Amino acid sequence: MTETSKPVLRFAPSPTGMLHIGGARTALFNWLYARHTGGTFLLRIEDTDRERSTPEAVAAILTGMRWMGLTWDGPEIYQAARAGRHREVAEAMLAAGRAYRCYARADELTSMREEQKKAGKPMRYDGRWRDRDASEAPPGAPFVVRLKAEIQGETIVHDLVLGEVRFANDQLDDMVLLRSDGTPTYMLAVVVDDHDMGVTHVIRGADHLNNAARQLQIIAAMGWPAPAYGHLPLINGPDGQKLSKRHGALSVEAYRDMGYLPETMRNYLLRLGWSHGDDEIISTDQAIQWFNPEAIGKSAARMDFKKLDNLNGHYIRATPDATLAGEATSFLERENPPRVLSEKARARLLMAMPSLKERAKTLVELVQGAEFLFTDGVRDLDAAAAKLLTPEARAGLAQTLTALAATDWTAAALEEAARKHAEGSGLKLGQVAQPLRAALTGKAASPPLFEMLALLGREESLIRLRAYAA
RNA sequence: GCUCCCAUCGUCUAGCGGUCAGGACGCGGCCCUCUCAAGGCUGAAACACGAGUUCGAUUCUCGUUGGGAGCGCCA
Repeated sequence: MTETSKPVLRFAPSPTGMLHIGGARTALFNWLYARHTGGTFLLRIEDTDRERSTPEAVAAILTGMRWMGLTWDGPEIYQAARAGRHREVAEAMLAAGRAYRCYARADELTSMREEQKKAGKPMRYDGRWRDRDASEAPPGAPFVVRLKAEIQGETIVHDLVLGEVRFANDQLDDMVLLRSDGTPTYMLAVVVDDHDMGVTHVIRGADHLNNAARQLQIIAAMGWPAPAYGHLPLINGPDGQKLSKRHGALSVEAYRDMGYLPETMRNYLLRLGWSHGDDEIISTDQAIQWFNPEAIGKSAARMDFKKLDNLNGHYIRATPDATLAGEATSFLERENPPRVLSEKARARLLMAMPSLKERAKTLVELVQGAEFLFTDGVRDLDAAAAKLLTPEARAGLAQTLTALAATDWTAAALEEAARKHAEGSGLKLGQVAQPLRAALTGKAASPPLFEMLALLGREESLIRLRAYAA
């Protein structure tokens, strides 16, 4: 395989908002395909809509891509900067008779569509300027340039995921290529840019399937080679409805802030619509090795947060302690206001990490579960802990304390002492341990008690325990 | 309205004419256990419907129903 015959993929978001979850999946699939084949993955910012495109959105998309670990090759390409080239192509089509000037006013077309709708007819441009001579045009009137599309026959999209999709050409109208202000439309711009960038495979959302046929017409008019298309089924919200703001968690940033790991997102999004037998846990390396567009499913999938949580729990457990501690601290520092851990707190966090990470499904939970390690002193009790520390329990706690105070402050020695004490008092270990846990952590659930006592140290532990012993 | 796409447990999916329809999440039970987890075992849970084709349809064809997308001088 020569360098030039390798696939060229691209992700082409329009910068009108955050990188959302659907876009992230599209980007992921393109990226995987490029990495799988040793091809190129390009990023093109489709900012031809000057009204709605913002630099903030561009920045958000780049940040999101980087967080997801989806690295693109070469500098990102800004579509608006290529308007001159787009116009050039439109002019060439005009000259070749594959496009024509349309002088219909916007309001004229709006009422045309209204009438078509009322009459139950398909809403399409009726070609009113298609065959008129330029001399009929009102002098100096604004015009758009439209494609003189093929009317007979059909346009076939050979789709990597959907198979052969046929569109009768008489169902497609003459789309606008150049607006009356001379700027290119999306339809023209994509085709020209994909061609100029050497894009060989266009993998995008299924909402573009209809556009594929129209773009193929432009490509045919220019006599260019067509890229292969692959249209990904859309992602729906948990209720099966279209994913919208109502469901929250639209942007990848939102997922980051909810404490999900990038590797979780890659695995989850990949499995949403793609499969490799019964495999569920798929590392990014494996994904690159296995990815094939033929295995992409055809039907829309729903977001399932329970499964996301479960996967995230897996990746949290699989992350090395030091790395995870680093993630957790920077997560805290991203909070508003930022929380910065003391040296001591960091050391405790790292030491407790093996126990902590087994209990957390998200970074949020991880940090919450580690709360009692971050600061010194007597704990405030949450509801469940308060319920545990009844007057009887507090009295028992005082007795346990005396038993513990005499031992070495190691997890093993503490546990042995506690067991002995429980046995001597005719209690189960749990009855002794729960009040201890409540006083030590302020919660009814925590990592293993004796480990935590040892980790906190004799002095700090006794301060916390004595506060609730009666 | 017109064009196009889709349809297996609640959810994500495996299946590519003959399977006890498999796995995962979630849910129930049991085990382990100082709590919560993690882990192990285990249970309930699906081929939307109707016609064909075929010796035989979850699988192929058509239709119905139900979802979804598109029909802009937005992308």
